[in-house]
Amino acid sequence: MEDDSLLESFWAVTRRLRERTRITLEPWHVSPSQSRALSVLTSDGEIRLSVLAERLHIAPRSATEVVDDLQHRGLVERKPDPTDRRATLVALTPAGAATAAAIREARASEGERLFAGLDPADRTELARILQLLRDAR
Amino acid sequence: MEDDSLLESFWAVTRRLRERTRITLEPWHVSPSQSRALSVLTSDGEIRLSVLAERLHIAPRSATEVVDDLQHRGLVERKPDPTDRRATLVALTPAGAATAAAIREARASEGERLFAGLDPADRTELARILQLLRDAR
DNA sequence: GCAGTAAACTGAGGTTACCTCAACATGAGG
DNA sequence: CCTCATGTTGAGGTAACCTCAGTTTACTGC
Repeated sequence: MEDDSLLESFWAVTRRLRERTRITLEPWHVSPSQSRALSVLTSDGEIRLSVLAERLHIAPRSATEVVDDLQHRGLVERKPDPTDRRATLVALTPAGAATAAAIREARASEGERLFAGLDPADRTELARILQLLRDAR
Repeated sequence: MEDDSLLESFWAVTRRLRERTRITLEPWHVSPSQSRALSVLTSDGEIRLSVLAERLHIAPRSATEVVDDLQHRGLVERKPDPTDRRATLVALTPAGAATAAAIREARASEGERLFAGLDPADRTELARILQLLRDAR
């Protein structure tokens, strides 16, 4: 029953975090998937649509839609892959890069706010334990 | 940047937990919402559809659908509210109660498995810190 | 004791974010 | 150069939500 409440507590905190994320992303009118796409493109640069799909854990066909939307709003652009004319590369536009940076910053300070209630020792503890859970087989 | 990785670690663990939940619920062919409905009905007993909607944080119209589905599968039943003939009460059937109990048990042991990698001291620490985050203003 | 307003549920139909399947263009190996 | 595989997308589907309006029933003030 201790584990049970651990599970419940975990979900409760997750719920709060998700709610905050929703609010954080609101000003940009960007869905969570789109936000993750921007973040993948920030770290990976120009990538194929199929690779983006893989990184987002969605079907290639669905990545097409995410990119359609972002492209329509000028945040990404499609370009032909010079090495394979079947493929299209997706890349951030300057506006997309700026948006991605802004979102990244907003999310960081959102995390900051939630975790600010913890003193440094607790934060370190939490980070250590989460790392264990994350890496557990 | 420590907070940043805290946030990321948190999401990573959440992802694992959600994946496990999905797998845990699979044998019953029950969606997360339906599972939550069963759990609310277990703890609250007979309640009005509108109350159920509130507890699930969905619109009353959507609760109708969740209940339709569960009823169709014999897990809940509708009965008239004797105190207000506009309202319908929703209650678990015996089969629904049994399913709810089975799911509850499966989820508990699912949590058990993930958190089993932690030693008791870490579990206590984690529970304490999550409690802080949960109650933070 | 009745008119007017409000509340509980549900039918109709919309939206979002996914999915699969098949078509089409291109690439790669025998 | 033929066959088979691969990358993207059109067409159409689904699950889980939503809003809006309609029906039935309850409450309130006169």
